[in-house]
Amino acid sequence: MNSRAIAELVFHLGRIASGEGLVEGLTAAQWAALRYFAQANRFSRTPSAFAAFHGTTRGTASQTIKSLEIQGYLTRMRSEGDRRSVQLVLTEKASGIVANDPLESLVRAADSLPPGVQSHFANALQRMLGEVSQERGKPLFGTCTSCQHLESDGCSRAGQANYACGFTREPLLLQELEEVCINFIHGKPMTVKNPVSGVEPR
Amino acid sequence: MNSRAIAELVFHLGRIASGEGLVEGLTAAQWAALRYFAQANRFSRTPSAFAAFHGTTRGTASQTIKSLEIQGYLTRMRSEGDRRSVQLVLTEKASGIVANDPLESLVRAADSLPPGVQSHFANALQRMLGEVSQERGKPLFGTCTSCQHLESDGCSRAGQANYACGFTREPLLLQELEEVCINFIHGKPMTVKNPVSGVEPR
DNA sequence: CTAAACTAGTATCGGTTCAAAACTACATTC
DNA sequence: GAATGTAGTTTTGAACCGATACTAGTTTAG
Repeated sequence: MNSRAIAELVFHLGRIASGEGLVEGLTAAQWAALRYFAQANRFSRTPSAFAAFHGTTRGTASQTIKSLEIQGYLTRMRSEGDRRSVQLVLTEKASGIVANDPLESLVRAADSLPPGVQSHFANALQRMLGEVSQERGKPLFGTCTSCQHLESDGCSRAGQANYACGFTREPLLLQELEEVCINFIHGKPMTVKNPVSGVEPR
Repeated sequence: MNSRAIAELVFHLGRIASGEGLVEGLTAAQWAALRYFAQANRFSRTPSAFAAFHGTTRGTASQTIKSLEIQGYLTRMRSEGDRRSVQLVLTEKASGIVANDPLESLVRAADSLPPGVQSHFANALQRMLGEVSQERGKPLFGTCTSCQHLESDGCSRAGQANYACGFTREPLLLQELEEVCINFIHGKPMTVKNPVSGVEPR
């Protein structure tokens, strides 16, 4: 009986918090897209990846992105490796308005929770998202720091280690490790010790 | 930094969980309306109250309700006291499909949380909803059991007490105490001892 | 008691979201 | 080199959304 109340609260809270009319003239879906492209890594800054993340179709995602482009919030670049693909990047105009994100009221509410509660709260949410994603057959997005594909050359003593993604076979910059990736697979949480073993990308 | 992750998780989780395409041919907003009318009390089963709850306009709410009526999920009855007003009630057809609510996957995920975590989790969500609602100037919905307007005649010994709402000046049935009301005002959490004092409805 | 102000609900408008389907261009596989 | 698969776009029809204008009933003020 209580779990139903929790589910409805999550749904309702997310709705109320994100639906502040039309801040900056952007809709809820458009804000979601900006938020996504602001923290997606270079393997994931594409229309298809956003569609998968947002739980919608590529067609709808394409439309949302187009409107953001027209309004000058996103810039498009053709991908180098794959000439079908497209890379989206936030413009300066977009960076200037992220502070007006309607979701900020929810951020403040989360911030006023007791500090000890916050991490448990985030864990519970993450766990629920994992279960729902699995049940729905949707991919789960996450960062390299807890991804099975993360490999390092072992120089874990000095902060000098070199990292790479075992899936894309691409080297990773330090700053990229905290960005969100569509290829995420849940693995060990940040205890890289003896990696670089043969994980085939396929 | 962590509170932003929490906010985005709440938003994203609510979205993914409620958006399973078109279960039973109903959209996310239509499911939300069914959920609402399934647990709203008799003061709150109106288009306006649903609009306030759902954070939308009366016009949009009217549309959503109309489509549910046409599909045979809601029945309309003119209100007795106020002849402008309308009461919505779920049909048997609607009761038959509530188990297919796409939100059920989130309910299951919430149910698999450690039992000790669930109540803290629900409390945190409730608290955040209260803060966001206040900041947005939206009414907060709740049940009589924690509402300031609840009055009883004091026979708290036997389970025999008679209850009433100090706002509407209407007597309340026991089963109604757990239903959701638009007139909710946060008050003492279930410690009714010396009520029936002069709280003017006005 | 009447006029003004208010409230409940509906209808309509343009823009957006959404799922689905059809389509082009490029990649990969066999 | 043909078949299959993937990235992205466009279009179509239904629904959502905020805004506005409207009707009908209610409450308040003079």
